[in-house]
Amino acid sequence: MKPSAQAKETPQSHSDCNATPLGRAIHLLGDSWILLIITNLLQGSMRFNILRAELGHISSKTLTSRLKLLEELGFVQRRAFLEIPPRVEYHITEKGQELGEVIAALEKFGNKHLSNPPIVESGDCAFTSDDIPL
Amino acid sequence: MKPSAQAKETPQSHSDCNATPLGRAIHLLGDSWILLIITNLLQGSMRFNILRAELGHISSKTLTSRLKLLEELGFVQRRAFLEIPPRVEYHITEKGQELGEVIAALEKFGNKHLSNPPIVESGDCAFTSDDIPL
DNA sequence: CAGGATCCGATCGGATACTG
DNA sequence: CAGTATCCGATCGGATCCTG
Repeated sequence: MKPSAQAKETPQSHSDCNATPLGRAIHLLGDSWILLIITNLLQGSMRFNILRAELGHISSKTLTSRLKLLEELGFVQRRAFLEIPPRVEYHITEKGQELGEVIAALEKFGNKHLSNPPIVESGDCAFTSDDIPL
Repeated sequence: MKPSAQAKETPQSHSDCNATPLGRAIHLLGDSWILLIITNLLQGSMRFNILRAELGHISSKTLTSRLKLLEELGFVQRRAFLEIPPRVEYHITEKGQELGEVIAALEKFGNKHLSNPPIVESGDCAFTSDDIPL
């Protein structure tokens, strides 16, 4: 049959909505913004615009969506103060802090193998010779 | 046509000034395919099409570009056997194996916080928050 | 100030066809 | 079998405008 029907909720999940926890983790962390946001929040709660500034140039749209996702997942908590002007602080939760371990692993790895020039354009260890394994 | 001035297909989205190793790591790992490929290769070398099958439905184009990047970074080694039909095996390098630690952290995290039934809701693969905020 | 709604361009990524 | 080139649609994300 031809699934021409528009899948309303069948998104861009190229790598099938992995049924495994690792798969989901990979999918979640497979987003630079998520990691960046967590990294920043790990250093302390901050307001929307501050966080936005920290992240460089991220549109409010993007930041909002990521924050919303993280909030739904319970990794970040949103605290809105009903006052004027509005104040909203985002802070990491216990669960979220555990992402710190992943970040740490990432950092460790980065320091070890990605400290030098990220310039990797052509021919590195590329040998297309007849090299026989074992 | 003159495809000599072809743009690099380095998975780069936003131009976050990746001056830091962590930034670069985040950027690198901020790609689901990269993580997925490494995860698979960590379990043993495999041939192009096998790997492709393992990954589900990834186009040769995409797989090739990721593999190329990983090779340039020295995380994966490509071994081509000059024979017919062609045989190419990809296997992880020492450096690449260290990504295993990141994967492990990810897996640990996933098992701890993302192992429950997924509920389809927001856009992509859905995640469940076993701990719903407020 | 926080963030929702739109418009729209840049990019990604899959399908297909072709080569060695 | 491995990989490349091209076409093109789906998605992302930034810019902008607007509201509470």
